[in-house]
Amino acid sequence: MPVGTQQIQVTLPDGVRRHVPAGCTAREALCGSGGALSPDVLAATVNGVPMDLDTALTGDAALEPLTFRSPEGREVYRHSSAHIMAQAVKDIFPSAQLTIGPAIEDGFYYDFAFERPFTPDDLQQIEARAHAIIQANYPIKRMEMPRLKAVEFFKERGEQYKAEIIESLPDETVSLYSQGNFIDLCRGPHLPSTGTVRALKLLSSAGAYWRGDERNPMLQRIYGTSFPTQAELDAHLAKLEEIKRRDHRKLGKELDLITMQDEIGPGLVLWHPKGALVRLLIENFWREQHLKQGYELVYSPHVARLDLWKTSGHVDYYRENMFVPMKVEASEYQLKPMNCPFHIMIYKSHLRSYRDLPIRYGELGTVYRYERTGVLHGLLRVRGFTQDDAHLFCRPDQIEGEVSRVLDFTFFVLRTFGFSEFEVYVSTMPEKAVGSPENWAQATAALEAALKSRGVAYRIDPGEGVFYGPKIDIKIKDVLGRAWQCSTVQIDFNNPERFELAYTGEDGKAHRPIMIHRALMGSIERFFGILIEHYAGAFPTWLAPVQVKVLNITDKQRDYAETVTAQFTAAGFRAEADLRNEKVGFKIREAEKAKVPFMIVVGDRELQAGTLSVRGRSGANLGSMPAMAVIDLIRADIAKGMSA
RNA sequence: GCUGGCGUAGCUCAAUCGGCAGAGCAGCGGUUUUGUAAACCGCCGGUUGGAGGUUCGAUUCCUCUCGCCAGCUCCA
Repeated sequence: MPVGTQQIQVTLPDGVRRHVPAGCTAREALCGSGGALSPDVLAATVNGVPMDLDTALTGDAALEPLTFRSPEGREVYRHSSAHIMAQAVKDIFPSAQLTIGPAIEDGFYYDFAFERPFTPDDLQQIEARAHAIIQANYPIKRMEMPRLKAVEFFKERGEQYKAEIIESLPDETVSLYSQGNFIDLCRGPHLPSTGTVRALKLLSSAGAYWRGDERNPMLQRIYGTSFPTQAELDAHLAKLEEIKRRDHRKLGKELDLITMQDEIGPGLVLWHPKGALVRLLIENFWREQHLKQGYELVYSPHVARLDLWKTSGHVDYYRENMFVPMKVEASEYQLKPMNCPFHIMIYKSHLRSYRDLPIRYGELGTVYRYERTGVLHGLLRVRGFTQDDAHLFCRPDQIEGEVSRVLDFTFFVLRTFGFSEFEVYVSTMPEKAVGSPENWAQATAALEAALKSRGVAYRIDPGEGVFYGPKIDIKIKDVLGRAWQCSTVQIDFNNPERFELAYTGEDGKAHRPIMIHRALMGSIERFFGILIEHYAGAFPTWLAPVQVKVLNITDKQRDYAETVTAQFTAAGFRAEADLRNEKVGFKIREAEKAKVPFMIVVGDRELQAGTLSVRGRSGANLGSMPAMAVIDLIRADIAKGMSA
């Protein structure tokens, strides 16, 4: 150590403090005096900020190594992977211009300005080239450049987009990263070398607008992913296959639950008997629980005078999502995109006292929204759907209590359907909003207070509230860890104003109630689609359209099979007999494919003994037992499913 | 809405260079009476999404249109 070198102190995550010469790199500081740094370490946070391992430390710092196991480490890994892919693209297609290429959940993408879309063949070639770049193990080096010089630099290289990005940056100095012949503007940090990436695969290509704006030119995006081991990459690809296998559009058709047909129109769902039955079960449960929770259930028409929608503000704020109005006699009528105005009119049909509040109107209300064709997606995004809607009218001091009740109710319902993990967001005041900032702040505070009182962890989504009030959104996580937006609780300052809603207070004067919109499942269609994927079509017994299938082995047990089926039906189960002249293996195959939870095989042995042979879905042979034992077994399974 | 890809029997998919549109499953008829994921034989099944064009001839090439898929944008 040269005499006179200044020493700095680094603190490692385990609390160890180490003195190192100023100017030494994060890598050197991390591995200390002895040996090399573990190859798992991709980068490091310096005082909490992710940095390259080659970053020179200039002062005392808290250091933490970053590996692929941390979100920040994964981001670095995928970000460098994107650069590797970009280098491969530039090698093969020098005229492709670089734009941006971030890490995303589960992978990365890079957008290129290129004269034509990339084909699957291109992707193969690019991937091969990317593998070669990984093999070559180019060191990834950071350098800094004055901003204007960097603009010139990229212009000279024909990278117009990069030049544009740099021009819009606020800093006077920008950082560039290079690997081999490739150089890109980038904030970093990055891996130490291209060989650090072990397993990389390109997945797909698609168009994407420059800066995400549809008025801008279309770029060519390539998606890929990368992992530290081939095994992890394979596991990820297997998960993608699993997602395909569970696709509700495929299962919905295979299980004969729903279809959507050209002749009907895009985004419009036909519920076949089995799908309709599952829906009925969901709706029955919903109604029962709402009545228990003190809701009053209402019905409202599918169309109403356009004037109603003018009063509600939908014509002004929501027109692009509405079907065009239809002319009937002398006035125009509008297919309803929401249920709220109807519930408001029910509220308004009487004078209301403060003693009446809160009033809770619930409706499984079918609404129609005009969605642009490109956004339609199976059951998850449709044009006609049924909201499990409710509107609560309450006094301002009741907001927190009502929201708390709704939260408890929501989690109860979602858990009943097998979801146990949630992401909760509070969306605050957007730029375009009605209501005073004070009202917004107060209502937002009430939402947060309700969440806190329930011990629910949440994140703030700044500026993402609806124009009429702040909201809580709850996303459910399915069995594959995917998050789906379902439940929403929204405060509304706007409609009570617009419709001049009032209640008479203790003081005998008119007061304005607060309105809360809420949906637990969101839309039955979407929720059903999510359920199909969550359960891979194998609904829990309480929701299964057919719960029991009785299979005879030969015609000799035909009567017995019919008696047994009747017995199960009488016990309240959805039971069917398959008496076809087919081998039992074939009948089992069909019942398996239909995901029937319980199969009951009756042959001569059972006929003689007066028992039933029970087979569970997915192959479990549960043995022979008397009918009563089977009934108990299934009842227990139903009870378990509903309390899970 | 935009970019790209794709529409063939109820379903899943073939059809060379523009030359008689085919298979498996399903359905129907028959044989078989069967023990835990597919018995056997036969039959039926098509305006190749729709409209127009090029051509002696179009599933195939071109234009328009409808729909689906991926992504962008938007959202329950």
